[in-house]
Amino acid sequence: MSDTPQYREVKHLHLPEIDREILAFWNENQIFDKSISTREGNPTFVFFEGPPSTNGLPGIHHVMGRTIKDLFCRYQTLKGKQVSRKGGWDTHGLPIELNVEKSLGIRKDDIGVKISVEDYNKHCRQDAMRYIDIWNDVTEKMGYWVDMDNPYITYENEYIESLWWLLQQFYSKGLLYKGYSIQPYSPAAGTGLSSHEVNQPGCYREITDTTVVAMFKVINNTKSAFLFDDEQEDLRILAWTTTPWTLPSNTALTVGPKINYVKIKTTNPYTHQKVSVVLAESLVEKWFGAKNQPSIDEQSPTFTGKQLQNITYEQLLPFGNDIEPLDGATDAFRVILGDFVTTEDGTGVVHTAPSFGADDRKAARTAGIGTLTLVDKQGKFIDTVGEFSGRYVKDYLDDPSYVSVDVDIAVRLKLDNKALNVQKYEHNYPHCWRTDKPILYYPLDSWFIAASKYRDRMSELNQTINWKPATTGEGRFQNWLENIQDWNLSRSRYWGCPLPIWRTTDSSSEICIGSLAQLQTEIDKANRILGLNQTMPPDLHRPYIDNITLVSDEGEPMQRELDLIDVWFDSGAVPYAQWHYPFENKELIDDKKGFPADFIAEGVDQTRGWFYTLHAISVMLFDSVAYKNVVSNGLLLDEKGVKMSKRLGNVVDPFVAMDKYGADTVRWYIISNSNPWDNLKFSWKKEWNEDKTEVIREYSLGMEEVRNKFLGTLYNTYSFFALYANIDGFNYSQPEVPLANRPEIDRWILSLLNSLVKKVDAYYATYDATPAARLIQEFVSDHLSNWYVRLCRRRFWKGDMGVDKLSAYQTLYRCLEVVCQLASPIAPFITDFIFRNLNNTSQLHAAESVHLSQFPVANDLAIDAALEERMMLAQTASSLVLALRKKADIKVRQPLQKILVPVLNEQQQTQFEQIEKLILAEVNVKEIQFVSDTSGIVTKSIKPDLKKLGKKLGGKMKAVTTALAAFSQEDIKTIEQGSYNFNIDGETITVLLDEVLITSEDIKGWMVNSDKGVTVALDVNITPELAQEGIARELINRLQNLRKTSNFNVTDRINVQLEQNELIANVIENTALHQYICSEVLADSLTAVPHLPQTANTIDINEVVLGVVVTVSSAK
RNA sequence: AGGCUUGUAGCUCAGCUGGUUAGAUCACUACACUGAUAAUGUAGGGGCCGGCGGUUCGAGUCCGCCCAAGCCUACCA
Repeated sequence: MSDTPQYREVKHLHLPEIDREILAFWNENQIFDKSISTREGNPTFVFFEGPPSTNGLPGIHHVMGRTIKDLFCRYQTLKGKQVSRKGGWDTHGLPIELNVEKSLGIRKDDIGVKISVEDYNKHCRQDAMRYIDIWNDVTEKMGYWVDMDNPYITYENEYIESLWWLLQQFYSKGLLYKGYSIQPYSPAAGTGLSSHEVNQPGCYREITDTTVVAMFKVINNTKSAFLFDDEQEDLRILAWTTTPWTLPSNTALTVGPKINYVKIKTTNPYTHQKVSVVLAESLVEKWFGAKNQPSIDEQSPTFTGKQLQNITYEQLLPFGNDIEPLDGATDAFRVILGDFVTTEDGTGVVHTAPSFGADDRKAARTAGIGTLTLVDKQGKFIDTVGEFSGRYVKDYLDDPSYVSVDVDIAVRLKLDNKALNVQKYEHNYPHCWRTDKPILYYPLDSWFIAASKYRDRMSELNQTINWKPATTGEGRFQNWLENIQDWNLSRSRYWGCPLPIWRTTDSSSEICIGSLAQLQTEIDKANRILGLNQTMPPDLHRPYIDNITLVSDEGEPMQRELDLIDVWFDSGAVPYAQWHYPFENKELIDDKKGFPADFIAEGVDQTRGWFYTLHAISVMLFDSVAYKNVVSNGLLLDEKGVKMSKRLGNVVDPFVAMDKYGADTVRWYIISNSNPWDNLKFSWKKEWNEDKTEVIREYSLGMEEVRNKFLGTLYNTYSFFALYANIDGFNYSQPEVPLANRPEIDRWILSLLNSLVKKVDAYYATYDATPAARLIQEFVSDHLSNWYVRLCRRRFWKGDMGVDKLSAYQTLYRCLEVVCQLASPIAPFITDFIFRNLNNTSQLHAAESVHLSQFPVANDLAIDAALEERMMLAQTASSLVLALRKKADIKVRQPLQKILVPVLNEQQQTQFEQIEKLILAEVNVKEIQFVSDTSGIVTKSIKPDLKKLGKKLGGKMKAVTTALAAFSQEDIKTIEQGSYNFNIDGETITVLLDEVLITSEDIKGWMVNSDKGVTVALDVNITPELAQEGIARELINRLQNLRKTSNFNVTDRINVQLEQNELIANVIENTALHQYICSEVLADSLTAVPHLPQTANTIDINEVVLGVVVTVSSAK
């Protein structure tokens, strides 16, 4: 034993324990802080944390998202970048409000009645941070490095102040305006609903409505003349609706410009009057000609929707109301065009009521059509709708005597010869989740950001963003941008960022506040002019902010617009508000030091959420992208591919998973299993007790595989190294053995290692972590552990520290060290554990943690493709021989004399000769013999090289392939001269040697096996000498096992006494074998004795049982 | 309804610009190997590569249509 520090050895690997130890080390030594401070002055890598909401518990999917964020930040740190990561919490939003309402047992309309806004918001503020401790805990345990000590919190005044500043920017650019939009509205509750609320489970329900095909009478003028056969013709356009109550408010009919329409002459089934009607050609059959349907008396040639444009018609249900202007337009009762029109159902003509449909309103706007809003906010007709005045359009009051207004309108239309068809229709319709009543779509005033004005610029800048996967950016996000609508910011709620706009009651004056200082000035001004005594509210939320009255230039009081803003604005403003920009940290944004982000990551469901709001704000206000690279990850599903939900009990608790397998295992499993953007079926089984009330066991086969195959193997490789390096006192203080002086196998694994560094670096750099993880895993498990270490074992424990042994240590050391660096972004714990154990002894790195080291640089000179190919050959050949041994039922421990390898040329032979020793050692054979075809015992086979021949021959391929398959050995000899002429259908085709593939398949009279172009034959004769040697090796194996089970030290020398037996007598009396055995098992003596005590161990060699006593030798 | 993604062995995934008999892991069975191993080797079973059509000498791969699952968006009248 030497005096050098020892590599640490841990008997049984327990990953969660390593986690704890490394976490403690990180904390004590502030490794995270150092990973930033040691990069001071280097180029920065900017990362934004998408804030999670802490009012729910963290799930395993959060671990996934954060692993992705963490690993690329760690990688960039290794590459020398300075990566600061500010944490943050999302604290506003509907889920928090709903949670509070649920726990208090109240409803929205109770706010301000049963509970004050003040108290309500207090509850929200608490709820927002409800699980903050658990979140901090999961963040630490999973090894996610993000600054949790100074997070941004969206409810703080400073954050809100930044939001106000941004809003003021929009306002002063004329991009923030108040306007109407059609929104889901609940007349029963008297409130608008967010799409979130409408999409709650159970809101869409099957209901039966009265539908009407209404007939709109066409006015005969120059536009429409082509439709009329004569002046008297009664010509009508058909339009279908499921909401007849919107018919009095009709102001237009929308047709598809490319849809074909026809005119049908028929008879109205209700009035029996002759009438001509216009509808889409493909929908004629739906309404006409069949039994119980109106007849088709005559059908016109088709005309397109475009031709119908601007034809005017008589108002269907005129009650003398003035057309309300829409963007100033008051035109009405005209056919307009709309791309949204389909021929799926209805008549291919959409009855358009711009006040009650978003599409309607959009189409009407572009066509310059006005609107009619004949229903009020209580859901009843206003007083000027004739017989329908004052009637509720749906039963909003639970009135037992309620009569459907839809039915009455249908009846009226039938009587007036204005309906062609009236029937019941079942369809899905959204309902208010609070009142269970059908919602209606209604124009409500809201504050908007004019995002549509920046549609082109947003698309343009999006093309400079690197999306992972690319299709999300090019497809989903790009499409979204191209159809972007103005952003509705208004929310009529209580807990959120208040809109900083004050208005006079007549809306003649307004002010948008952009800072606390400005608010203070305005408060002072109002106090002075209005004689008030207001002070700055300590909290910018409602209700305090609502109580502030400001004053207009004209001296009129102004009140705040009561709206809150969309929480998505909170998160879209992260780049600026997290730094309290522009009130602090101005240079971060203005000098582009902390903006835009180099990298962000979030779930793909955020495409229209965070990804969009970040983009929109930065493009509109800063004419910049907000992020240069973005990874959008898919969902985590349970084992069966079902979305995880608490209700189904199929959620995986991240704490349980990490406690059981360690954070590295969870992280590695998630990254290596599938690309982040593909949905991941999370391997996790739960076994329940009989009553199904308690989980008795939960486990993950997938994670066990990761642990056993990768992390465990990596650790074992290290532990193998440590065992012998400690014995030999290897501490890397000796000079580096030059590459040229290292044996073939060392140069091989180093070649692979350097190739690996290059590939992994490239994958990380392009945000492709999954292939990087798979390559690292393959290297460790298949190449390093299973081939390099297995073949080199002896080099570590045999002999003195010569060049060969030193080379082995240095090579394995480097492999372990570099692998740890490469894998550390994904598996930060075990890699730091191993790296530090290595480095503590060798002191090769100044860095005290793998995470503070520099990413390894590949040495191109060490990469040798020919060598890598040769080693593949050795592995293949060894496999083939092992398979042959198995077939002949000869154990590997039994030495055999020789293998035969047919070679086609000298080059191939040279290649084999370089790896000869490795193969022989691996398969326990004494010699290798090469046979060339001149010996006449090698059988060859021939195949076409399809890539080359396919292009040349085309249709003649099949014939040539068949001919080649029938080739004799003689034919192959012929083509080996250079070429061969085929006669196919009387045509001569010349195939060159270059265009076929020749392999040696068989050797006459031998057991042969071949694969991947390699063929080997095995001599299976066991001579008495070989048999004896076989027994010697069996004996060695048993003695080694005894050493192990007796817990001897690896270096202990022993004395061996064997029970006398014929089987072994010859072996131990053979001087060479005797010495061989002793040197292998470190025996000072090996003797056969007639009798052994009862307590002796027994061993079994070739079914012979004999006693053995092994004792530690006192002679040292 | 539209956009996007996915569909290969019982499971989880590879399969590069079309090329010969479609691979790996896990799980199962048997036998080996082990002086690091929760490792590994050999052998075995297991596949209408979601379906149909097309292009081609040749399709898991390219094209079209369809089916299924998922996500996002949508008042489809």
